[in-house]
Amino acid sequence: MKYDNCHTLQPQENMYFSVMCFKFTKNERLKSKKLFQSVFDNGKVITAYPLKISYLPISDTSIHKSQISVLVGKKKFKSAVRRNRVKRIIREAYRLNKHLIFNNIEGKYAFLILYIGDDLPTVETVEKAMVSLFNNLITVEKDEKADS
RNA sequence: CUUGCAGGAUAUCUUAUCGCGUCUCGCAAUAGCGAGAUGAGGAAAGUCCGGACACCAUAGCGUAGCAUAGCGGGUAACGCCCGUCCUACUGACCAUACGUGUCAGUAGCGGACAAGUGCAACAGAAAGCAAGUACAGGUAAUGCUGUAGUGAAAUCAGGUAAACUCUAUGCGGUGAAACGCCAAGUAUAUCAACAUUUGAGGGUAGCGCGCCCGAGUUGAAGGGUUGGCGGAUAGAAUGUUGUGGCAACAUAACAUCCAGAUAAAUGAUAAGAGCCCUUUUGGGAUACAGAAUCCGGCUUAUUUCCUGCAUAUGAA
Repeated sequence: MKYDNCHTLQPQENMYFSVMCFKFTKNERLKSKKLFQSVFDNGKVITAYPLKISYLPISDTSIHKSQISVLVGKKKFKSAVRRNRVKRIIREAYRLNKHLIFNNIEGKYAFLILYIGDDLPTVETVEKAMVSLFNNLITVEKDEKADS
């Protein structure tokens, strides 16, 4: 993993060395309808209320980064303002915590993050859920790689 | 004091850090990076009207359907806006003039019942198809005639069109997922039916006529794609001043450039200022709501303040 263009921060207390990149550009969004559908149909699912993530490794070489898409049901939040708000909170949580994954696992993934709660979330709850989600994901993936 | 309606203003701001879309410049070359600029609303909403624009054939004729409805004006256009008349209601005013007067406000789907059809509570014998009370007159006889009585209206008319209908005017359809182009890819393959100027089939998405295209079309069973660019943001644009007009609005000059995404940017955190409450420490609140081709309206949601009008309740 190279992050030549990102800021290199000083190591935190209990991390050996971490490269933090907080950027979240257009190329990190899941746009291909095909990929979206395949993740939706075949992805592995991990839940940490109020979030649910479904993911697949990307094999396509023309995609250079892990891609993510956030889904918030129109039935849960009728108002477009609230839907936007939830999406933005989730994206922000992903942006600030994605280094947890990419400093621990090799490879590219396509993620779908669904919001399954009923109420407008706070930033803290979403961030907590995101962190636990990522920790679960890392352990699952490491186990699988060890098996193979 | 509360609520409603109408009109006007308003819809917190600053800094720092981490980020996002677009544009420009520079450096790099296809995992880009850096700097600068810029980035949601008064309703962006509902999608209810009217246009621009695009395609459908050139957008025709008849019929159906829909919309509008005093008069005049504004506008690209409208079902919108302005003015005005009428009708109804409310308030104020009063001179040698208390008049169905003048002024102000509010409301009104405000054409036609001189063609046809329908409808009508209560009262009444009767509001049409069947009848008739009292008194008077008249006849061979009879509601045959008059008056009274009921009612807004009584034997022949009236009311009602937010009843059908008629009249006048307007409306072709679809809707940016329109439409134009580029790239990539597959099957120029198989079977069946109909047809090639004696015309299969298709278009004009209410129907008919007319018109036009036309050499392939339809079905079965399969194969491939579902990317990119344009449309697309300088306009019936915004602001200021002047001129014309009662006004809606028009026009001239000057100035300005003000989102352009596409699984869809406009966010997060912290501090401070402002607002509200509190003696202070401090605490609290921040509505409705998110551009999606673009404009003009209407309607609905909603924060705070101001002005006017109306309404009911409470207190004095």
